[in-house]
Amino acid sequence: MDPIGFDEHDHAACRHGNIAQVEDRCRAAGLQLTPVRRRVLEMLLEEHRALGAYEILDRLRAEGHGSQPPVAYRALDFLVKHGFAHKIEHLNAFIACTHPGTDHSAAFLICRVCASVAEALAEPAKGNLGRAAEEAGFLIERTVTEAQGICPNCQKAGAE
Amino acid sequence: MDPIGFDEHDHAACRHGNIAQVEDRCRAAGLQLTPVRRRVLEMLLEEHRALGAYEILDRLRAEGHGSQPPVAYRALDFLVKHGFAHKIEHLNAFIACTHPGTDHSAAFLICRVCASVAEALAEPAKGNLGRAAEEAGFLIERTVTEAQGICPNCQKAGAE
DNA sequence: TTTTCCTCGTTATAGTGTAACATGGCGGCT
DNA sequence: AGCCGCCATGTTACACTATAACGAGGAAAA
Repeated sequence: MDPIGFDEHDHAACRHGNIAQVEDRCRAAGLQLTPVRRRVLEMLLEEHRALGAYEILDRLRAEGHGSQPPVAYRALDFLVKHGFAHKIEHLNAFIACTHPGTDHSAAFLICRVCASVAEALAEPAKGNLGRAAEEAGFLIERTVTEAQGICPNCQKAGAE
Repeated sequence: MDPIGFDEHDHAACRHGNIAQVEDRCRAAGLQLTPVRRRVLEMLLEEHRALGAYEILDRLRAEGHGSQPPVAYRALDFLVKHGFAHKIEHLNAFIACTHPGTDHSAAFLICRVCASVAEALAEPAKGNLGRAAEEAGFLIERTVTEAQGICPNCQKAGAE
């Protein structure tokens, strides 16, 4: 619905707006957006691309934070758990949520050439899947959709 | 649409039918369903549950096949590449396709308690996601949907 | 027969993720 | 003030997942 990520846009505003929204949500929910967590979120927001946990970790280390995997994973877990970031399972990588204010099921468009990722709002459990789940008596709690393909920029860039 | 996996059913027939379909497809396409590949497919068919590559590997080893990871991964790659199996990204595990005869986009219902998995046919790229992709100029090649929740059996078994 | 392609097997290593334990800050309680 | 419980950070060590690179053998094409 609003696939940011393949278009030029005011990225500084995009980042700051996102951080502000997350701050609000944290205040409202009594969550601590600590320095490490905040930095990780900022890193994710710096590019509309999924970052691996160890890529995050390298940057944390360079900034004088902890240098061991759990440091990165814990911050990422926090962000994912509260809906401020998403894990792209297909890439084993993480990306900032583009609408952290809302409760939503996520769907992603993943470019297999440049690895950029766009998030679209998806209605959860509609269509065949929802019907199949209902028939089977399966209780859906969370749905993730990942579409792989080629983004407009890479289509222009090269054939194939 | 046809969520096998949570119901009792004639599992022996289910397996043999599947194997037969895969054999046909291989013959038609000039693919080699070698002993290793065939055994791996059979292992996946033995349970309606996703198996990890190393779980597969252990069984191959026990049967006298190669005991190193590439042996399992290559067989799994073959099966996935030709649509005879799917990878469940959320579990880093693999499952036999329940309708190997057809070209399809897959959607899965994954029980977070017992890890059983049911496959449903999903219309690819419909709804919001397809619209978002079209608007953005993104070319979708493959879509995977993974829904997590609780299967009917585990709902009955325990509350929570 | 020789070449080519594919499959299987190996060794070694890279990449991803967690368990378990110690420290230190901060708020509430006595 | 001093104690306590909670939570976040940090550590070491390890488990799990996946791939690169090389070699042997077999079957089909040249």
